[in-house]
Amino acid sequence: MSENVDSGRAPNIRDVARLAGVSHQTVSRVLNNHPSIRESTKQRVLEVMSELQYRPNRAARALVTSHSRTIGVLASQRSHYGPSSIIQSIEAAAQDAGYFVSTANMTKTDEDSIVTALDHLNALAVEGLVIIAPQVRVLRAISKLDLRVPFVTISSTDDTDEHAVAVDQVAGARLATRHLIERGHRSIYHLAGPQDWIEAEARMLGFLQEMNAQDVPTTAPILGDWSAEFGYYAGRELMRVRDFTAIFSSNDQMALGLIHAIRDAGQDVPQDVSIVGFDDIPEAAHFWPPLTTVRQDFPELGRRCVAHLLGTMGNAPEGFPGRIQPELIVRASTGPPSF
Amino acid sequence: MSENVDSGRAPNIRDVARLAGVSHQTVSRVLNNHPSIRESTKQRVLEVMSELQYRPNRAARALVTSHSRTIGVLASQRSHYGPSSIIQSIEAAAQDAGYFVSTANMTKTDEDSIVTALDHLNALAVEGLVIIAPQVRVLRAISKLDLRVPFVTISSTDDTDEHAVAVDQVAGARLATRHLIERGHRSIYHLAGPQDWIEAEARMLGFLQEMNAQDVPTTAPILGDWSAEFGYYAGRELMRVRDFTAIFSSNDQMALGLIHAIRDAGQDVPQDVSIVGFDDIPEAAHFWPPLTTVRQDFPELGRRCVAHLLGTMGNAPEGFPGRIQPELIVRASTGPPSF
DNA sequence: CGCGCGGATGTGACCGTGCACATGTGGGGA
DNA sequence: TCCCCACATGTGCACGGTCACATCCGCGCG
Repeated sequence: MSENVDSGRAPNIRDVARLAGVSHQTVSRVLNNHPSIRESTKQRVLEVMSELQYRPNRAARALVTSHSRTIGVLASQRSHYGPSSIIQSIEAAAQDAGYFVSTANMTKTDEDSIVTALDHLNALAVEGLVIIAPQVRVLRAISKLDLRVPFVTISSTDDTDEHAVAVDQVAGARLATRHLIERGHRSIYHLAGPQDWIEAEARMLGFLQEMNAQDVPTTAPILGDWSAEFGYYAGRELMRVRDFTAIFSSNDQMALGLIHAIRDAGQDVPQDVSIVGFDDIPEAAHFWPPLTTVRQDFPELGRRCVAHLLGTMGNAPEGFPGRIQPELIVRASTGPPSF
Repeated sequence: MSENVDSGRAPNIRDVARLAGVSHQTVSRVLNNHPSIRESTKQRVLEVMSELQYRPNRAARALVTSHSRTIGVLASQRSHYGPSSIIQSIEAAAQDAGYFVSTANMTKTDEDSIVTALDHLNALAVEGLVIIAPQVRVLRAISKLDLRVPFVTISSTDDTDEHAVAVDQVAGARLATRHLIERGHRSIYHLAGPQDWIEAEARMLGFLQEMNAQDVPTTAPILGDWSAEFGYYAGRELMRVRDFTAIFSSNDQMALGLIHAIRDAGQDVPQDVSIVGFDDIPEAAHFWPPLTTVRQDFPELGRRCVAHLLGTMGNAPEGFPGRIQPELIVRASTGPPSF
């Protein structure tokens, strides 16, 4: 109806070939800049192409080659700061390498959603896959489905996983916890993320490891949902008991909620309670007080991820990708040493 | 090399047909659930399909039908709260309607990046396009390129734009400004977003309109970059002069930076300065003090957007999509009326 | 009993591109 | 002069679906 296509349908290589007086294969060679094409022929073909506003049909190309120069990203919760930052850096890195990126979001984390999302990417004939799967069960479901393409996961439960590119969450959590212990705190709570999130589990593990290593009695972690809202309500409950001097929150948003609750209870940070977060979201430096937190280098993560994936794809195995070390950013939400 | 495909290649409809003892066309009919297929035949075919783990090849399908059941989203700055929320709700709405979503991100906003991103989507044979183009120049570049597919833009400079689905930014800014004026403020600054962002411009316009309407002398808006960091530095400068009692910030992040700077200067919110933000990010309720701000209904925006687009695509024009009215959320960062 | 009709299924062409192979052409060495 | 080879280009088919059309079969009706 409302199609304003000139000749009823988009031009194809044969149309170009006809007008340029060559065969369709020659046009194809120009497209894939094959070496043995005479310069004059190439120019003529290119001219006709731009004249017709020719655009190669990628469906056809993908059909015949099973190649698409596309990397798929399987993500969930892409509106969170972490995932979206990673996706952004993956896109940048992939673009530099001449690849397209298509993302598929999982609204839920059941196997059906995973399969649907993978189908979506599969249908695009992606050549490689980056799986940003913060939930344990997603990772497990994926390892069951045997993927036909090389893939890389971000974050893993398993240290020996050759597919994993990750930030060392355990080390980050230990940094945060040690910082609190060094400042003299002995009653420290941990506000963790949802139980089935890999990051949440790793941070919890790091917390417990460090507490044990330093012989500080541990408390049971509180399981949250990453939201500031949850941090606030958890903080309200905690302030009723008031048997702690510091809290290590598994992300910055929940830390914000905690601070809110502490102030609502008439106390202050860091005078009465010290708080450490995780992620170093851009806002963390401007919380009141500015938040001590653990920074993850997301851009680096994205870059390594794409590099590792392309390595795997290009039959040039990069070996073990290693882990990125996070960094403790000390700000005012943890006071000066109290001893 | 490392392909662990069972039989060398993925099964196709002919493989399914052979095993089910029918023709490939019958398989195709089952796929598209054509009415005149005997139930027993259908079941047999479906069984073989799941046995072979058959998945239709979308490239092939797109090639022959020129249909892809895919909606493209052209976005920039997708890591920002607004765009990412919108994308998420678009995905949900599209999925409900049986459509896939592919997003293309523009790292820069020059015409080249736009064309590259559009090519990407075009190559996927998208049937419709949602353009989340917060910058004026992007919108302008796009209106020059004549797209071959129906499209919808989010936010526009032009009230009569039939392609636009948008939140009424001007009305939102007026709400915020009026709120400050009603509380007795007469010296109000506006910390705006970057000049070429449509939202920034609209909010600035709303601010100026309301100030004029209420006969309050206006000050020149300060042009920011949306970041908390900028808000902080702008706040530091402003606190040197200290000739105001309220600031309307064009987003919540900059508002956070402002609050930080005000406290650094030894003053407080809302006692000395009232602050209003824009967006109502999930954290805004837990800022200290909780932030008065303007809420945009992103989920609704995404839904309407998809509905309007599908309407356009399905030859069932929906008429003028209208604007979504934002809502003022009053919290503690603006004190009680001072008169 | 023959005819027509509609449901169920099969046959072959086609979408736009890339690949394997064939063909043509010109130049250099024996 | 002839042959061989490298370069430049052309020919036909394959990819995996869908579409238009053909075919087959059983049933109801005149």
